[in-house]
Amino acid sequence: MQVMAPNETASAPRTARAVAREMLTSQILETARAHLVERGAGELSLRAVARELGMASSAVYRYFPSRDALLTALIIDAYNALGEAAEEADAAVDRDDHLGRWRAIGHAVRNWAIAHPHEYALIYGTPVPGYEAPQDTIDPASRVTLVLLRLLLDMPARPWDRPVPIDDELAEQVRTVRELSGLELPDEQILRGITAWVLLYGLVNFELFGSFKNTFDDAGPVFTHQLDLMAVHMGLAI
Amino acid sequence: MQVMAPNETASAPRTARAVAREMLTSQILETARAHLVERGAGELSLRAVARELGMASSAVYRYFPSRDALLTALIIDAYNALGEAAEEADAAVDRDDHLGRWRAIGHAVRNWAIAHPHEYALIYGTPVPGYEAPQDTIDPASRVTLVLLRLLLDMPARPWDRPVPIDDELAEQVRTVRELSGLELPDEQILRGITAWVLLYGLVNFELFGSFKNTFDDAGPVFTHQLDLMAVHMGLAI
DNA sequence: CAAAAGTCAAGAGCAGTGCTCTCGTTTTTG
DNA sequence: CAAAAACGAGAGCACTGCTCTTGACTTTTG
Repeated sequence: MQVMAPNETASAPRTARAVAREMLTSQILETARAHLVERGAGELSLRAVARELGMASSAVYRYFPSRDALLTALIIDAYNALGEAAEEADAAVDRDDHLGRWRAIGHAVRNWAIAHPHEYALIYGTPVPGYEAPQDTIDPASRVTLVLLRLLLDMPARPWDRPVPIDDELAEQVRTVRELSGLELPDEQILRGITAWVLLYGLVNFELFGSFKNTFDDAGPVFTHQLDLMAVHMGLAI
Repeated sequence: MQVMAPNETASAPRTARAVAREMLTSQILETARAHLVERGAGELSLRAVARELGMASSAVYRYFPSRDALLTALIIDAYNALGEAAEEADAAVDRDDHLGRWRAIGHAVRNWAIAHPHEYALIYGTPVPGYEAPQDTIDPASRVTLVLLRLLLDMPARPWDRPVPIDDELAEQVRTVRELSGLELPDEQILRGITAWVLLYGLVNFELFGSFKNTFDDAGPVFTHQLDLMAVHMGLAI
């Protein structure tokens, strides 16, 4: 896929075999992604991928130890693609236009999900049967969340008219969020940001997984409206 | 399961074979549900169910034409069970205690989902591969939604301080919701109810599907808090 | 530079899946 | 009571993930 400069680093031997391995690995990943895109995660078959590449199914196991390993690679890619979409949408708007940034991020997430439904389902749908998310996935998974938290940090903090009490255990968990993100945000703002975050994915889930059928078949208008309701909820002026 | 009075209706012949058929059908369903509960929808195997019942796998096809048909039956059951849980929780609270009703419904949905994660995933997670929800599922699917809409109807309508505009297409869709439910609710209230509805399931999804990992591992406190935020959002006093 | 070590693709095979078809048997119906 | 319908079982097809062995190739080492 990408051209490698010769002798870039001494640490990479770059033997003929290593080059071939890297190439085949990405070819397998590419083919698997294509299958995922058109048929979904449940239908992704190692044998079918191998068949399309003209190799024996057993050979694929030299590159990915199991079907789950292949899925994990695709999951990481999906998180990164979605995260990148959100980051780019945010970056394209004036830093001070907080409402515009929130709308841009929200629509970027929705549009990406609509364009890549199976990949979205892979990361935000039902977890695959005995699959346990490995550590490699948590960093890419938090990219979108971080975009939202940074937006929250840029927003002016508001005194909320009807304060909802925060008990000790919740305060402790919110503190964890603050520390993990490294952003100094008041509890109330984090919790209202979580409302917006959860609602955003809730809307996309409902639209993609069919809960809006027969009522909001085109979920665009209600999505836009709910995004604005959340903007108010977070203290932004419409 | 239920005892049938003799000669209850003339329309049901009640031949020995019909009785046996009904019994085996519910036995298959019961066994399938047990498998679903402990292993999840993706692992549900017709052959395994047949094996446990001591019958040939091909015989099961006399009762359910396909694996999807079996799943559909389980889906309907799940919708009804969740709907019933929500209805009972709502009914147990004073009609005028709107905040209490909302909290009760929310926690009922969450508790049911936690107690039946695989069944919840079956109805609110990624749809199974080429599965198209048949008409039979839409009625049971709307039970929880109806509980919420009825609560909304009992709540006093509020003038919202920061009105968010509603465009024509959205107004049209909201009108559809009003007509389908038969409840005379103002647009603003329906739309804020939808926020609460979507957030409720968004929270449960995040908790069950792993998005709260490493931050809100016990999602109870944040769930309760978000429920109250939504109560304020809908115009209820905390 | 040749031998040892490591790597790889392929094939066969295992245990499992959904589903179809046929073949006797049993039950219901006309 | 005979024809028709319903039924259970078994074999079989095409598919799955995955393992193990075999033989060929490449890289490293002595």
